[in-house]
Amino acid sequence: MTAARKRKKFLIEEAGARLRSVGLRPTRQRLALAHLLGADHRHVTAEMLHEEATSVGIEVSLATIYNTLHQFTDAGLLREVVVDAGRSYFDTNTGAHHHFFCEEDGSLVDIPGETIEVARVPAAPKGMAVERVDVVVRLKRA
Amino acid sequence: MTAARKRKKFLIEEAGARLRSVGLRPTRQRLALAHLLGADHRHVTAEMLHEEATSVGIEVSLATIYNTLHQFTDAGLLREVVVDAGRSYFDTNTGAHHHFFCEEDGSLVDIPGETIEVARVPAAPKGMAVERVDVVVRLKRA
DNA sequence: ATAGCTGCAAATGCTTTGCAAGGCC
DNA sequence: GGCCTTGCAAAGCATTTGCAGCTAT
Repeated sequence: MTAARKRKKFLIEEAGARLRSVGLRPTRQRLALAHLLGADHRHVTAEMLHEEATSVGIEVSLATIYNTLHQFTDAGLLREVVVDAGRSYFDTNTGAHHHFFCEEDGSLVDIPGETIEVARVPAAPKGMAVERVDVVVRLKRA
Repeated sequence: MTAARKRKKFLIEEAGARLRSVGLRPTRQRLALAHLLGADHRHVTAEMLHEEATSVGIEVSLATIYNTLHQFTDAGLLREVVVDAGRSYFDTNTGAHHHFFCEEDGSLVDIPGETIEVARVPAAPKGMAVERVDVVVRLKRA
């Protein structure tokens, strides 16, 4: 086995271990999608990820993409970002941070969590707790 | 004409004038919907408004509700709030303010604009301008 | 009269689901 | 082998659109 193959095998096993650790079987599709989502700071819709997978020669059905995105989200590997009624974006950055969103071209850009300061957030209504605070800075062409 | 009828006529004419001033013909449907949305601080979905109209005996098709909500939004009479992929909420409060949102029951509650302070919002990317900053405080059962 | 509205029904777009076949442990 | 996954196609919502008829001015 060459060094390159060893490295690849290691990566796959590592990814497999991560999936296993969140209770998901490391199937071919999930490994492939996890790999595509590997780079940090990515924002994808199901459709985008499907096209990307297809163009790289990975065969995955759109239904599986949706299932996988939600499983990853439930497992804490992804985070869903709601900026547009009608389309769901998933963010590979699960840490605290916010977003620029441009409605014209549907682009989404991260704003590091420490950058924006949100102060004086009122207490949650009785019986409720704050799950998180999302800030979306909506952009238009200047 | 009784005083009550005079008052009603006045209200309708006033509403009509407001619609005309934003370039919309004061039709029966638009007047009725404008009246239902009259109270400030309301959050409605198309479906909710349709049910409400129907239950009060106003006949309006769902398609017209959608058209009207968007026309009112374009005219600046309403504001669309994106908190849930898949459902659009419209807010009768068009001033600067933010929201509590509870995913479990889909409820939306205003947070006055001055309450929350958002500081250090980064400059918009080149060629873009900030249209507005939305803050959504997501709640879960405590 | 005529430009603009409305309603219906059909179409669209995104997402979810049911179920049989296939893959991981 | 048994149970979890996948894929397909069909179903499900929310929303939009085309078009014929209606209405406000």
